[in-house]
This record gives sequence, C-alpha cells and structure tokens, in this order.
Amino acid sequence: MNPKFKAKKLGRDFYTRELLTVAKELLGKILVKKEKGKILSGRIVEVEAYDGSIDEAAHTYIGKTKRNEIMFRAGGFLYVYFTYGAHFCSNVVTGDEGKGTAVLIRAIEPVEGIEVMVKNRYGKNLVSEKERYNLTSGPGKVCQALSITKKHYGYDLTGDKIFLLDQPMIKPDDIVVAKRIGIKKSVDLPWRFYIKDNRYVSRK
DNA sequence: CCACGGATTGGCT
DNA sequence: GCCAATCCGTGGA
Repeated sequence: MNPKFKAKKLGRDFYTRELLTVAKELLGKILVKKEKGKILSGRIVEVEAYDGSIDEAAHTYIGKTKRNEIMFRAGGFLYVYFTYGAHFCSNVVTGDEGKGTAVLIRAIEPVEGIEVMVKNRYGKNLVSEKERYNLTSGPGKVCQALSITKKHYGYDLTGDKIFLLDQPMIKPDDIVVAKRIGIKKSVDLPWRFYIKDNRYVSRK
C-alpha cells in the first residue's frame, strides 16, 4: 500500500503540451492531495480529453465564462466543476494559455489514505469487496473520496496541496482508446483513455 | 446482469 | 426553464 517508488512532482512543462499527449501520459501518474496533515493519493487509471475549439461537449466550447475561465489558463491548473446538483469532477488543464483544453480524471486506483477515502465515500470504516472497488471508479467518486470540492477550483498543480507524481509511461499496448461517456454532443471522438484490465476503470 | 429514473444545484438561454 | 463531463437504488430477466 505504501509506494516505494521515488517520484518527483510533475512541473509546468508536463502540462503545457498538447491535449491528447498529456491525456495519455496522465495514465499511471499518482494524484496526491494533502490536507490537514493527511495524504490521500491514487494512481490515475482513466481519463477523458476535452477541447473547446472543436468539441461541443467541452465546457469551453461556448467561449470563456466565469465557470470555465480556468480552462483557458496555461496547463497545470485544476478545473473543478459541479454537476447534476450533486457531484464535483476534477480536470487537469493542458496546453498553452488560451487553448481551453483539459483532461477529466475519471478514475484512480487508491494508493495512500484508503481508510479516509472509505470514510469520505461511505461514512463508515468497513466495506465489502464490492464497495472497495467502487471507491474511486468514476469522476464524482474520485472527488468525494479525496474531498475535492469547489474550493479547490483553480489550484495550481505545481503547488504543494494537490499535485501529480511522475511515474513511468504506460505502454501503448496497455492503453485502451474509447469513446467518452455520459455526454450527448461530439459523442464519437475517441478521447477516453484507460489502463487495460484495471479494476477501477468506471466502464470497460 | 442490465435498464431506467430520481435527486438536486447552478449555469446558461 | 432547461438540462447537465454522475451516482445509486430499484425492478425485471
């Protein structure tokens, strides 16, 4: 459960590259959240890319608004949005300033602070095997498990509260490319990426 | 196992 | 007023 890997924090240069490159390379990286001395972390296993310039499903497709303004900044900031009256979702902003591109973190595999995540998700300490694998297998679940909310909107991922740790790239053979989930526009873009055979992926 | 629908806030038309 | 980058419970096969 404790990672033995030596890992360094990803810097601005990682994020300011092209959307789909960053999306695929985010797979396998460790998302870390530090708050009140607690460390919660997990390995990213599923993502989706969004690009307001050509993609009607992207929140930036309509141009800059108060809600999406962070997506127009340079890569490496956190875009958190609220949806369906209930859920928060986390995105990593990518590319140069003005692009309006970001990657939705759809699922992680818990690494550190699993007990806290269980409490955040289910309000109790003991869970069934089914609940264990249901912990962080969806974008809303990831935010609930890590207690990521509106107040984390715009966080700088090169800072020390929420950031990513570098890990070796996932081999292309182990990355599944698929259509995105839960949207009604631009449904055919193959912009969902996930790690093959991972149990925490929201849907195969 | 799969399909369906309700919950519930806030952003945009 | 409409509807969403979701989740969960219910009900039927």
